[in-house]
Amino acid sequence: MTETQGKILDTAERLFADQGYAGTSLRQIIAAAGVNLAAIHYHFGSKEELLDHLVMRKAGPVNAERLALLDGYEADAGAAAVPVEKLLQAFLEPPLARIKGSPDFAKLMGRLYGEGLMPLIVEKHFQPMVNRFLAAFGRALPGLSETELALRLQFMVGAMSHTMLFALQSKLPGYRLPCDGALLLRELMAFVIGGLRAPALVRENTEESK
Amino acid sequence: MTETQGKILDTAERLFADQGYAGTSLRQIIAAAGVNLAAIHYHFGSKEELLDHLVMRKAGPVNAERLALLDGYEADAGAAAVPVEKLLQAFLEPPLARIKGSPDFAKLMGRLYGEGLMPLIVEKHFQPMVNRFLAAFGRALPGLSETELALRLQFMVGAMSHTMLFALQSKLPGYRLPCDGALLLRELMAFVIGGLRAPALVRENTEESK
DNA sequence: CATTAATTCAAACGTATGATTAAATCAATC
DNA sequence: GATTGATTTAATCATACGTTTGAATTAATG
Repeated sequence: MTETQGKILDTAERLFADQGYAGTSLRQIIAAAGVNLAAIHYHFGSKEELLDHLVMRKAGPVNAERLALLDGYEADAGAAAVPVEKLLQAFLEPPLARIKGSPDFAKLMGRLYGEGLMPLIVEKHFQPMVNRFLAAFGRALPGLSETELALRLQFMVGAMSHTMLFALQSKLPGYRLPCDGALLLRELMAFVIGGLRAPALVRENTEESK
Repeated sequence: MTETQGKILDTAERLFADQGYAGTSLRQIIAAAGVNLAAIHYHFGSKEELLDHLVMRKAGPVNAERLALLDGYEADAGAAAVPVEKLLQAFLEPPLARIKGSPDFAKLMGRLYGEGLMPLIVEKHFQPMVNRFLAAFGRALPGLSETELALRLQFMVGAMSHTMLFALQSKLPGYRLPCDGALLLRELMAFVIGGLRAPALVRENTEESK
């Protein structure tokens, strides 16, 4: 990792987070980073590959941390299902913790959801982690049908990504959220637990219903 | 509203929803709409003003509907606070109902949040509606501090916008959500009610605490 | 020190962007 | 049916885009 590579990655992270991927040009990046335009292609190949490097540099550790926590909780639980609280802790804490130290990265993750780039990235790099959590949440919430579970986890991801996008930047009166990352995590977890634990609305038919 | 204006608005809505605002060029729009490039500037002035027209054409009625429902519920409640369920119904039902008839518009709304353009639009056009609901939610949930309420409403908006973005387009295995709009609304409301009703985590100090 | 590889540089590639112009076409009114 | 205003058209503006090139520079190796 040369100094140039680092400057490019850090600057691109900040600008992508602030302006989005499509809304940020390579020339903006090299101007802010103080490097030559060709350096991006020399070190990373293309704008798209730059984004890939960017995401994986920090999302990789986030996902590894998630899976390590999940491993630990599943070992603790033995044959029983891991409780929802622990699953949420394992899934939400690693990314939320980045808000403090790497606010730009946190914002970028939120932004990528909104730009529709996240599904591609998830497909490329996150799929095993996603599948593990899907199965674990299914076991923890046996009262929910597959559809209902997928929906509610979608709501959770929405609350999380939106929060990562706006937690530190929201300029809107009434939307300013003056609170530290720890409180943010606890609030988000309380909210999502309440939502996931809400009574099922449809009769479950994942098993045979005579 | 000429035919050309309508074709431009409809096409731009679809392309902005699919590719984002920054990711869509005016030439893509005029090619798909079968109109001349200058027509956009003649009728709307600029790309940004086109987006404004686009949003207001359909978001205007959505917000009017929200406020009408809120008016009705507040009249019913008299001096008492409107219950959270009714507030959520008033806030979530009008946009969610658009998923069926105007899926592109629903997706666009979700997209604008992710592109960070929503705060600007809200500031310009939605502020009175937002303020009314903020006050009403505050009355309905007196146990939450101002910060906690703002946070949880942020979670709600995140769950809503993310759902509008991905409800109909998600291609990811495990994320496909085969359900109709009515179920979607009921599920989202159940989830959000559960989240908003979760016990407060911080001692409220909005009033004097001796 | 000479050689070689890795990196940086300025310049240009071709294409695309949002915006503008003035002429051409259309629609309505007198 | 000529005139006026509204709309559409093709062409072009200046600028910006992601990418590529080949020479200049630096760093490392023998």
